[in-house]
Amino acid sequence: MSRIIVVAGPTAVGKTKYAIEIARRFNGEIVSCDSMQLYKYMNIGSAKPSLQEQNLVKHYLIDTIDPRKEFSVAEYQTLAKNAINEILQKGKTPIISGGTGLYLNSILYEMTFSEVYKDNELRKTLYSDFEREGKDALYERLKALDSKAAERIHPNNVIKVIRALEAAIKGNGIDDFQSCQLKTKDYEPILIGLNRERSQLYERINMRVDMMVEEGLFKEVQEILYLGLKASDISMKGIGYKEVISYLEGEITYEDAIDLIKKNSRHLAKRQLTWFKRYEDMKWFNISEYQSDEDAIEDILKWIAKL
RNA sequence: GGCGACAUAGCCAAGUGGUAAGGCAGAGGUCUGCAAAACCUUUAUUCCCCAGUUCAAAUCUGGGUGUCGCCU
Repeated sequence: MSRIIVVAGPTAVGKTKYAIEIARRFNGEIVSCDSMQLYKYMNIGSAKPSLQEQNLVKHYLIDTIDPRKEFSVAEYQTLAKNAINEILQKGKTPIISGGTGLYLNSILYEMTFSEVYKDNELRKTLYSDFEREGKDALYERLKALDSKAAERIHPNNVIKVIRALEAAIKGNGIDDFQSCQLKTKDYEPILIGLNRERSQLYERINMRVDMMVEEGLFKEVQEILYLGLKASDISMKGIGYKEVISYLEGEITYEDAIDLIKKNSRHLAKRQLTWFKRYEDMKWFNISEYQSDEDAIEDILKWIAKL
């Protein structure tokens, strides 16, 4: 089986730097596992690796998708597996780096996405049904069509109820949760989790947001809007983008926008940690326990080399 | 110095005699085609302090302390 190395962790923990060092040491190339860095033009707000960093090691799945287009996990899965195979064929080690848990699952687990593609028309209809009849009526419909899915989905989670209904109406429903826990046999993953003391992580997040603003985040968003993107586009729901848009539309003040970006980033970090904590095989490194990044990296490299 | 208002969780607060709403922050969690999304759970044995009235006080009374506003 082919060995791949996964570097996961919350936003702003320092994944980029660590992944690059690991790649350099183990003759690797990096496959990004990040739902925002995939998009072109969204550079500052998604905290993409700089061009210098990208020159150190080849990166895949960064600047790959036009943000005006819709995207989904299923597509990510295909792209990521192709990238991994390409790297393996070169005789190099794929390093998966990122913080999007669901995307990572699509690589690590046997996630066979249901045959039912998204159907925007149907979704629109279901959504207007929801607005007219309320969420309970929608949920009752799901119970009737796919009781198993209904058991797993909270009635308030309208987006998921709609997706499950869509899959039930057009096909056999969404796949069972079980297959989500079946590890893939395609690769032999080494899972590395990066973390820091919570307060330190939050400080880093706050500082990074200030830095993004200094680097021109607001200008970047403005320019992306000139490309024809709208607040409703998926890519514009990224943290750092949606808040600036609501500032530009006069809904919140400049200061509030910045504070909101920080807050939403902290929430994201927490959700990411919750997700990654589920990986039993993940080896966690608390960077706060080391004197410096260099010390932590050295320790991680040693740990990998011993395997 | 005088007059007035206010004091409830880390923050914003509702509650004017019947046993402490809600929101934010924080913490924990869920996850199969929007995932940086969407959703769920959780947080005051006590209301600035002391005394009093009452079966019963965050709520009424008196005193103290603090904050803010106005006046001199």
